[in-house]
Amino acid sequence: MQKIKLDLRGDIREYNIGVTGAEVAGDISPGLLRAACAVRLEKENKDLRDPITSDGKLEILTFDDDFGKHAYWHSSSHLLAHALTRLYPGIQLAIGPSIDAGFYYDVDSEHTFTPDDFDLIEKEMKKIVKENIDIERFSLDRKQAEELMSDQTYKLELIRDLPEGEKISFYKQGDFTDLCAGPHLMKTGEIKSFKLTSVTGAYWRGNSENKMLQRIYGISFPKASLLNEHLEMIEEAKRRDHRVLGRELGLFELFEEGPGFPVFLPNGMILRNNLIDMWRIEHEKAGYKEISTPTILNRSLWETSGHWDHYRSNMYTTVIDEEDYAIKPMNCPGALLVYNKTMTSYRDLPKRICELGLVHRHELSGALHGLMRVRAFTQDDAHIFMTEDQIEDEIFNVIGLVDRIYGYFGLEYDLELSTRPENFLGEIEQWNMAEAALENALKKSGKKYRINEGDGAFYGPKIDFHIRDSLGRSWQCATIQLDYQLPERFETEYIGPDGERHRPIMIHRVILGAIERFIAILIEHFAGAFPVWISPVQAVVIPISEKHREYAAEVEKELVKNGVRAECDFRDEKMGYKIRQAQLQKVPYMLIVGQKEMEDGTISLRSRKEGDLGAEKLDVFIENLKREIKNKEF
RNA sequence: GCUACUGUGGCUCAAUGGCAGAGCAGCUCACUCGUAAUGAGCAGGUUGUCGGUUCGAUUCCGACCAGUAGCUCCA
Repeated sequence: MQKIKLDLRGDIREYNIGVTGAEVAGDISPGLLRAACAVRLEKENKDLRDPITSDGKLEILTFDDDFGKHAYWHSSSHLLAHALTRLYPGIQLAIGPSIDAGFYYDVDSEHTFTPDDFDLIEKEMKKIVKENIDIERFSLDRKQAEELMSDQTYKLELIRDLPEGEKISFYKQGDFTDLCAGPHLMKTGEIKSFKLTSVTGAYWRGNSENKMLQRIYGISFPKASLLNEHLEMIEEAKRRDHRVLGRELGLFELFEEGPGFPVFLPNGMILRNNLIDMWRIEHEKAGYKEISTPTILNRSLWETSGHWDHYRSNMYTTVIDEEDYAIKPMNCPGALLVYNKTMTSYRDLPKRICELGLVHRHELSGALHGLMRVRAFTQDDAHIFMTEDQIEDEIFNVIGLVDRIYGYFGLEYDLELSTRPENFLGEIEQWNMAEAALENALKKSGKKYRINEGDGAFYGPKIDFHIRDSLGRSWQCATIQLDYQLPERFETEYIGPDGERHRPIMIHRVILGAIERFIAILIEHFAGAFPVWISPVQAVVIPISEKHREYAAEVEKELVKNGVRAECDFRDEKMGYKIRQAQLQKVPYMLIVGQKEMEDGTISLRSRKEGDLGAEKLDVFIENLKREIKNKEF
């Protein structure tokens, strides 16, 4: 028998050729076998049942590994399907993969599933776990496969799409068999802790022309504590829902009268304006000139830009004096009009034009979501016109600006570079040059980044920033897109050192993305407890009784004089009540004033974070607060 | 837009084919208070809209509107 040598975390062991990952794991320890989800041989992920035929480094993957999780959740989805076939005979199974967090199974059934069914299904799943059935793999040729799946119409369709002549793999656990490429765990008993989370509609093969199936989602973990942690995280996310906090804190409102058109309330405006003030200062420092272009522009402009042909279904249009007009869904055409109005010398480049542009887009009604997905929003847009050899520096500068602005909120982010797609426009050399410039800028920034091959826009490559919030969720906000097409369409030019006309390159970029969405992210990131510099109310003065009203008013006046957004709570309520109200409103500082404070000229300071901080001189507090605001501490 | 679900005072929720109820918030009065809810009282609703069934509909049915989850979309 031929032998192979496997490196197991430095421990070199010899096995017969064709040994499986499961056998190796079992050889190391029964515990490891139970925890094993998959294996990785020299960076290649494998099922535990795959024969290993060459020497190399072998990792036994558990739930802690992403690929291990994938196998774990994949088996969980089979567990769900197994239970469903037991409970609902005749159910048609479509697909059941693992996803980023958990798994789902798409089914077609006469029974309409609701969360009320979950109990019953989970009970059946638990039974199957308890039975601890072996999960076995086998392969069939196409004809046998079709026979086996003859009563499963979706599976038959999948089988027919598989390449001719290839062996088709199946996984079987007891009385349940599913067409599946794997990988899977070895026994149903390894799925320790699970929960079905939701049921929704989903199109067969993700195509809206096809039948809508029912998708049942679930999540599973090898430990009950991990499941609880996960469920708690979901609960925390619910508590931070910006739609709820937005109303409670008086930030914004959505009315039935304007679905997707948010209304900003006074507190929301304070937040928004502070954000914008910061944005303006940063942009001025970074050499941008601000403009404002109209919301409504005529059809011919949108024909020139290409939006009339390519973006029409998302645009609101109107007729003025019998001429077609469109409400802008993007700001670039306006910026191009401004650029083209004057003759530009190469000495004037790069030209950085920024605009807080209110755009309208007709998003599908089902896609609307609080401030995250709206039909009217303000982009913190900018367009930079430059020569090819300025690309790298300009991109580098934008990355720096994003880094600086996100830093004010303690937001971490991931970078992605998206390169030439298949349906690209323009010259390949141009693309290669541009991609190299973007990548150089990224390298120069010293930030880590990921490359998304072929994910760029047809008009140019781009860099996306994905914010990670305090709950570890990811949001795409800033994006930098290179564009060779619009300058072409608008015949944009500058005069070069040679006295000839040349075409500049343009970049579109946003940093916050949409102000509305960014505010939603901030609300959830901070759970409504904003950094002091953007808090709608920065300090509330709480007199203990009526006798201290006058002093409280003096304190408030002093705060306001120093530029602090302060209020007095004069209501005839107990101090505890007022403190509670201020805490719920997430006011950063509460200044409690009573007899003692009045006599000493102090305030009793309470922070929303740390609670009672004791007495402090008013001027000391004001100086500290001013510093905190100025430094944008959080 | 599609599928499923939901729609009762400002908010959270209860009830019912037969006079729609509570807590919080609001308003009024009393209390003048030391670090997360003082007490009492008052007011607030054509039960999302329109139509149908019925002696009677907020409840049952239909359409529409809006929302929720997901799908799709996001050059």
